Amino acid sequence: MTRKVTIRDLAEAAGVSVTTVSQILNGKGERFSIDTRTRVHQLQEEMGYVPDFNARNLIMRSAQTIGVIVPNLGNPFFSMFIKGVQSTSRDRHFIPLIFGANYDEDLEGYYLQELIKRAVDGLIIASSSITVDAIDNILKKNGIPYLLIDQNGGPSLDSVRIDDQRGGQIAAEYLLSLGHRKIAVVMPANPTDNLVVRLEGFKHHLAQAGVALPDEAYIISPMTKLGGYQATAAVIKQAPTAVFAVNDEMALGLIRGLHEQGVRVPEDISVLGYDDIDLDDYVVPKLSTVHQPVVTMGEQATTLLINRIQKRQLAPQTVELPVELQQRESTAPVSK
Amino acid sequence: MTRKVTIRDLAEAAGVSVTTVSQILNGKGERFSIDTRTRVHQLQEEMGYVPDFNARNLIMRSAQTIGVIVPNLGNPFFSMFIKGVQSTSRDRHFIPLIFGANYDEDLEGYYLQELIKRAVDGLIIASSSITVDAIDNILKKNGIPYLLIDQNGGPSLDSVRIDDQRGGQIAAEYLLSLGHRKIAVVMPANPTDNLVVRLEGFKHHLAQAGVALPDEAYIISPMTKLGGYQATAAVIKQAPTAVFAVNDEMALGLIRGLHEQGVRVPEDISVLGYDDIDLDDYVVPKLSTVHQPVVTMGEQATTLLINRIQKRQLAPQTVELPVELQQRESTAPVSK
DNA sequence: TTGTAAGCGTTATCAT
DNA sequence: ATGATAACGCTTACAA
Repeated sequence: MTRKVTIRDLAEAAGVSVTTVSQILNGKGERFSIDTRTRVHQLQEEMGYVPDFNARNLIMRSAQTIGVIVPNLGNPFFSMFIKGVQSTSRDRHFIPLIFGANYDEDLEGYYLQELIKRAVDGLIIASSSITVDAIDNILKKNGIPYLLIDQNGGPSLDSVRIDDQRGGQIAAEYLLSLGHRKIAVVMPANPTDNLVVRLEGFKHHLAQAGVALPDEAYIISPMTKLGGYQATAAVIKQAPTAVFAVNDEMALGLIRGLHEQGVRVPEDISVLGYDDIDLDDYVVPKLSTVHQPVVTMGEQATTLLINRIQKRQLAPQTVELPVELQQRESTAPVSK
Repeated sequence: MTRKVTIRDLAEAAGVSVTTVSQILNGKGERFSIDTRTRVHQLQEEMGYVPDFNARNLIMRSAQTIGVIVPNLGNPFFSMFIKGVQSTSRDRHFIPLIFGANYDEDLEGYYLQELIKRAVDGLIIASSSITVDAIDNILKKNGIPYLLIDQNGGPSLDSVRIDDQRGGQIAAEYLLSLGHRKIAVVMPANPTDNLVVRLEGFKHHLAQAGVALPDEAYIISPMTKLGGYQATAAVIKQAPTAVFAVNDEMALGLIRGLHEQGVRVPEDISVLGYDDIDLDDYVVPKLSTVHQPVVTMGEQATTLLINRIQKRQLAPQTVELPVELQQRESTAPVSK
């Protein structure tokens, strides 16, 4: 491997100054003769010149990079989110640095620090446990634009808003319409803001129909397949005719658990999820759920963030995204 | 947001030179008085000084960064792989830049270029379609260390080796032991190297037992859940008593397809997967499969790569990782 | 139409 | 025990 070719080498070879090369290669070369322009471009190809990233960033004070922290890359919900982030980043010539924090607060802190050290231009944080403190201290202090997902109440300037209230309502009305009146909820111990409003919406619309949701109806378990599975016994103990799991992963785990206990879904118990991950169509029974447009969420989040990076003065931006019922096989009318 | 504090500000505040500060902060400050040392450290805290990443990299010619390209972040197999990569990267104080290329050759090329532009110190490529050409041209030319996954035959110096031959053998012997003699295989159109040896192993051990695998027994479909699902009709047409899917995702899709057609798994047809993703335990029936230690693969790949980055002269390194049968519910003795 | 030179923030060499 | 000073490779006023 030979030494890397620098802009100076290229300039020398072309018999011009580095300024000339720099300008031309950065699309600001109208003022140079067409002759030198082509010569420079040709030599670039031949010599395989690539601008040194660090040198360039040093002077431009930007690496065209955003940081993304999600709780769990293994959850298809987040891998779809990432998909949206990656495609928009590509369009905007940014690169996302992606980290899965495994629902671990220390890990989140570590990655947050690391991303800031690396001078990312902005951040998307879809992570439960990053404290508003950390955000205020670290991000605001550094003046780094950021955007919070799953934290509607958060303090970030811009936001992509999912109407979780409405999502809860949809879930409630659907279950109600099937005749369910004894309903359980499966949720995590420390729900993020979006979850609490989702659940509020759910509870509220149930109440309107005269259906109560007592404390025992809330079953606490981690938001993973395993968490859902582990909630099985508690669910059975409640003997509901339907259960609303706050995300699909839990719903899937629960369905498996129910199956093992000989409880039929949906004949004995209906199970309704939330998110609409790709898996829903492949399990038996297919999972009914509330659809979130997660790829779009990733795209919009990225768009908003990059807009802000490029124009700090922009008025706060918000985009609202709809949720909708996705009816499949895990829910059915209550049997008398 | 105030201007970023530089090493010069810190030096000034401490009443010393930048050299002093730099040395002390980089752990090379034994020669300075304990007094100045503590003063510098204290001021760093107070002023919140963080070295500028780009400036530092410019002179050190390394960003402590590796690039990782996988075909599909949505496949839990790869998200587990990433998990391994991230944890080892963390231990070694590297940051992985992760991209999912959606099985798209153009995308892979784009990301490869981008990663090289960004001067990553090394690359892990777990991607099917990156041509050996591209690798030779781009990576070798730039002298960037890299490591190929799923391409055992590839030209990379170091490698983490999974004994796919043995994996195929395990699958064959297991199916044979259950009495199966009419067997189909579900595989993609352009199998990576590891897949072809896996399949060779499978075929070979079947043949040893006198069981043939004619051309029609190979059913071609994309390596996704949908791909497996779409293979359903072709599988049924073959009327095998068992099918071996080259990865779990396909197996899952196929099981769903079979279910819809009223074919019972495993009673009518046994389905054996490959990979052992977390989902296997949650579907009905639980998926029998050949386990790959994928988190370890990610960890080892990262270890080898970083070793090489730090010591270019190292002798070629190889680590061998075992596969083993993971028997669950989707396979059963052939029924007469 | 082109070039000179300053400067980005850091580390490293070599004096003192 | 400490500091000048020269890089690193690039962009960009400002001159010519």
